[in-house]
Amino acid sequence: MAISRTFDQNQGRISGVDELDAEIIRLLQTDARQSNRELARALGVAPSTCLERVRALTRRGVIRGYHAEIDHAALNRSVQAMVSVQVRPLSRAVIESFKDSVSRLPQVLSVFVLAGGDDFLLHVAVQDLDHLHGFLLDQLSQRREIAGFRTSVIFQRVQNSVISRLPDPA
Amino acid sequence: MAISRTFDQNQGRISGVDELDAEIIRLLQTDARQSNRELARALGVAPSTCLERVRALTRRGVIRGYHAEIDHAALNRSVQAMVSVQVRPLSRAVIESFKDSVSRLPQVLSVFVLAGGDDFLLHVAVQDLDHLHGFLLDQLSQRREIAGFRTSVIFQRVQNSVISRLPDPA
DNA sequence: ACTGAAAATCTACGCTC
DNA sequence: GAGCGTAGATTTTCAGT
Repeated sequence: MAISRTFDQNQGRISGVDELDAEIIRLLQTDARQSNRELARALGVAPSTCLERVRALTRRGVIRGYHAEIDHAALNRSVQAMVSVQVRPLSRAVIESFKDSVSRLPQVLSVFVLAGGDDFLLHVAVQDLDHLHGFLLDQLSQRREIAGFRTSVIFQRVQNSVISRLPDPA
Repeated sequence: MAISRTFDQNQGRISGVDELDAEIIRLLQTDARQSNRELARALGVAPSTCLERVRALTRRGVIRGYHAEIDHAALNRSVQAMVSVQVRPLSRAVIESFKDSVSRLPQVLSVFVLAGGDDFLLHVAVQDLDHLHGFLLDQLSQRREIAGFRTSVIFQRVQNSVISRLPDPA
């Protein structure tokens, strides 16, 4: 079905996401907890139609989940930072093991594996500057595989809460 | 009410988030679309209790929203990169205007305002490497206020989907 | 993709502790 | 004030078309 959808039903789009799907995706990124009924009304279709669309999107892996966004201060995380890290030797084994172990640290929100000058970028969120310092000293400085790291405190973040579909590369 | 909660009812926590709240937060980060009934059952409380807790958390701003997580490939965004940017002069006016205008670009997922060597970090997601190149040339290179930028392609990202509460700084 | 009806859920309110 | 149970309103879900 996902294959046959590629050509029909899709206002000229190559991927299996038509305009109705795109609108569902947009609305659920904005508010994942609105009822299927509200969703259907906003789209101008019957609730059963909407439900089936959402289920199909989930089945196809387009919708990967629904997550509550929580105020960081309430989680005792008022200070955020980006830490760029170089590791040595730059082998698959070292990269995998470093990635796995730092991604399990509670202070770490995200680990990015990068191409270029730095090998990793860690997005961390901690209680305060003291704990940031402590994290760097206790969790990073001691690792033998780290050749160097550089920390930038984050003053502010602007996030695009709704990610739109970009035009096809063609 | 939020103030009186500070001392009673909070197993020694300073913030107004007790253990039940913390568990609600954890469960809603994992799956924001589960029914209030499921939530209540997982917590071992009545649905009406659970509903009131969730509403209170929302009212207090602890829960900021609910968002669907969408597969980037389905949005035509197979290539991600981090772009660190320096701007000059480093004035409030330049920072604010740069931040506002780049955060509106559809390719930009997040803008971080940083302390330290770099002034901004842009998290971008585009169709392919050609479009990344195009974005850099068309949207960044032309800006007068940019003193320099450096791009790192993201090979991989590991994200902590549930952010836990850290111990109080005290 | 819609309609309709049964099952499940939501949620306001009065109650107890 | 926090949590609970109930009941009426709403929503979900799935035939059948």
